[in-house]
Amino acid sequence: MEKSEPLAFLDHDHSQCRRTALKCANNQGLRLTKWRQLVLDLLLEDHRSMGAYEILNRLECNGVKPQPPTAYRALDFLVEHGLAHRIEKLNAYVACARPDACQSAGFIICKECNIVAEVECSPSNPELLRVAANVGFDAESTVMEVEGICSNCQNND
Amino acid sequence: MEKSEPLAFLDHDHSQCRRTALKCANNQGLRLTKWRQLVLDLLLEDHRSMGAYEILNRLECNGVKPQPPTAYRALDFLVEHGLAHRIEKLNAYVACARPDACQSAGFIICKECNIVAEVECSPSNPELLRVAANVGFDAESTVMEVEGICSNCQNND
DNA sequence: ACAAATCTGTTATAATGTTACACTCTCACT
DNA sequence: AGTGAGAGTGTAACATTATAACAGATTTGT
Repeated sequence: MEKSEPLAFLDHDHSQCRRTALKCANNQGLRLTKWRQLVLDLLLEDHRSMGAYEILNRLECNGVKPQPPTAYRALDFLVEHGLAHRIEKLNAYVACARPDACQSAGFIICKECNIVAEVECSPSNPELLRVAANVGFDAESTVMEVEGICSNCQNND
Repeated sequence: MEKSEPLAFLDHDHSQCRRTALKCANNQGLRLTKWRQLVLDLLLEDHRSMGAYEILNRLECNGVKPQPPTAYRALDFLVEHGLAHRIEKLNAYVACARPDACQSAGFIICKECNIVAEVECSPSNPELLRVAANVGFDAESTVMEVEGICSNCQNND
């Protein structure tokens, strides 16, 4: 498994992705409460992105369907602790593909199948950061997203 | 005026920005209808980003307050023709700062003052694009946004 | 065992964005 | 000038995404 392979678009052993992520979550001393665990499980099913309400509709615990804040709280927690990422372009979420090695991530988004591949790469565009630094801008977070059609969906037309 | 100066964060003659943008809009043979013109005027007031509903609330023509689709239609048109950009991180819009020379833009977003500086730079992060190309991904659009605090707002704390 | 901090349940509401359809206007062509 | 196609507008309703506020329950550290 190479550093910057967009696994999501390649054949791979996805159960391995899940295991790594879950192990990582458990080793960080985080409080993985009921809802957080359930949301993480949903996101880890595959590399598709899910909207908060799609998650909400699939959340259910002992027959109880939670309200929006429940999903958003769990998502905020997972994002904050690096177990998930928010995809701004889609207003949606994906499980972090490399929680063990996630420094700075860019995303490759297929708008046909909703699969999102995460790529470890240098933070932002170098020119952009340089220009920002030049005017004394204090950069806190970066969005790097590329949207298009994955190889698989190109062939399905 | 240098190619990649983040004018928005520098002292500059903003009326020049407006003139360039308006001239550019008029020279492209576009149909700049009433609402499109009004929305463009609002966005060109400065380099702050504006949400669709903020725009909507300030739109008004002969005492008529339009409905949401009016704002979104005008914004879609302006974005499609390169006169404005959507900022994904904010769900908001800015006037294009260089409609005469806008190939591929990144954005530097101050979360204090909402000023958004546009920087002409190579499309996306090179590593990200390379990885995408490697798996036959057909990239159509790119989001490059850096959020933080501008120099001016750092000093105002 | 207790207090503080964190998490949850719940109601309500805000903010953002879209669909659908009827009507009007503009432009190119005869 | 008339006219038909395409583009733009007005309007109502609705869909989606996200947050505020507050009370109650649970966990944690001491």
